[in-house]
Amino acid sequence: MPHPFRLYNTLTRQPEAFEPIEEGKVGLYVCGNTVYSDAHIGHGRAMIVFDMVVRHLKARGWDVTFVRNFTDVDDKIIAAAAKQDVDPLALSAKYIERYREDAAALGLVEPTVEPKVSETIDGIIAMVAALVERGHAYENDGTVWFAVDSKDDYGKLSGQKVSELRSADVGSKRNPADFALWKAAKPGEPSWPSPWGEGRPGWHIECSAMSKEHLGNTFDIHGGGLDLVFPHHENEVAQSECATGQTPMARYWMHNGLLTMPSGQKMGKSLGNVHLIRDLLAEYPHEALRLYYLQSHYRSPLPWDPATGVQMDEALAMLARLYEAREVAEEMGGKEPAADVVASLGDDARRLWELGNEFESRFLAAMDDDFNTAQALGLAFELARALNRFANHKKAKKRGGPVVAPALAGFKLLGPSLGLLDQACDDFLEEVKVKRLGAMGVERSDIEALLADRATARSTKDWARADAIRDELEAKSIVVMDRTDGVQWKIRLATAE
RNA sequence: GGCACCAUACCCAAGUGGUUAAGGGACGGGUUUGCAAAACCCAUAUGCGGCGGUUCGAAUCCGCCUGGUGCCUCCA
Repeated sequence: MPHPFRLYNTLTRQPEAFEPIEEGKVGLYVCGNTVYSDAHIGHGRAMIVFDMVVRHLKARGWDVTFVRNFTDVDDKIIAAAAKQDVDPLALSAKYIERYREDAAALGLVEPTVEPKVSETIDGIIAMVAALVERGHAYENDGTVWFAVDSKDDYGKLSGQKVSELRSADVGSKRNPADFALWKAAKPGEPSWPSPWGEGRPGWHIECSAMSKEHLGNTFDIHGGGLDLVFPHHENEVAQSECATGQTPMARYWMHNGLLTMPSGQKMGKSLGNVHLIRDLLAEYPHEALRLYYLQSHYRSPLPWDPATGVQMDEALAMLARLYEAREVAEEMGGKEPAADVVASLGDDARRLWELGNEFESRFLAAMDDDFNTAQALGLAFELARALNRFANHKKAKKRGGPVVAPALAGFKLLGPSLGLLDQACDDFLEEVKVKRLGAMGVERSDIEALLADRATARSTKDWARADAIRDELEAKSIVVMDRTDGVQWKIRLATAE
């Protein structure tokens, strides 16, 4: 039996207990990208947030049908293609490919289906025809408009009133708030034959058609960015409910918060402050970006300062802390019964044992309560601290294994639900070195040569020379750690003031 | 003008009616170390933008105010 969970529903503006339409199943539709350029960190948040949702629900035993679409026919694609003098569908195909590369690099779970507008034209035409037939839409010169006045509760998702909307030109529309379901073809644009002549879908209709095709007239959860609530999702609701005659289109609406820029800046290519996912992942492990997103609640605004890069360094340091704590625990041995070890190793052992045993229920409770990843991660750090504290005991390494077993089991939950701690510590640390050194333009062989010199100096207790070399490494942002089990080094990370 | 949302320590950030307000980072002190680093310990918000109100009790509910954000021409 799947475990129950709560989620905030944009439709009702409050948290609710999830009630599936079909027992044990979750149908989830998430608005994917309009593919005319590479995905940036803003898109990344939505990608990671819904990846986390899907992961966690699966981990909790739900049978999830996850639909994430590609909008590959759209005004902006056409405009970008015209500018580059390429075919619009070829352009979108290229960026679908690149989106998939980014998704894989981010470690996203694969959607159950990834429909495209260009492959859903029949469904779209059928839906538009149904809307015309039912009197919710009208045609004018080959363009079909949705009549917002035809739906009494138009605006119920976003709380907008048609009469209060600030609207531009009316054009051939009856009401300024009416929106295009089908657009008459212009020369050079991709188009398909329809009952209203050659044309292409409007912006919102594709999601209505694709969600209906893959999830049915009414489905469980619809997700997307907060900026899509109006008009995109509002219009989807209107189209779907009017076309099928069934209400609601989706029972729960989940919206992720947006990245916020410092002092009212907007992120934009023209401003030169767009961070592409692929550029970031060249310099940082993907889990660092994931941790950065998940350390705050998915609905909260999340600050991003493109100038500093501090947020990624901080996230990376946090991630390393978790990996290293887990590594410490994994290296502990011993085969005594846990109770005996706990009894003989004192309060820190007892505290860790208790925290470890409580962890699963507390972690899952946080996740089940509207996906509170911030709280869940806080628990993981609390566990890491208790673990490190226990590890300070002389006998912990030889005998501590049984005591840390529950904590290790706890860390294992971060993979299935959050997509974190999903690799071996050594692999992770190696990835950090490769990516950070590359980003800083530091040659690894230089570091290794300096480390070798320093080892020689230390072996003869030439401390002055050893410290001089360490200063030299420090200047390259390399931190040296002399440990009992050998010398290690790592990259100095930036920290917030 | 309309709709929606946000404001918790030096920074980031959980907590939405009831024990000492999670967690991460910075700063300071300590244990440890050849010295460091890492790790750990201690200290750090009688306080949750401001003012009222409801309540035995509020960061948490209500009202007003201040400041900020998103959307209302297609942006996750």
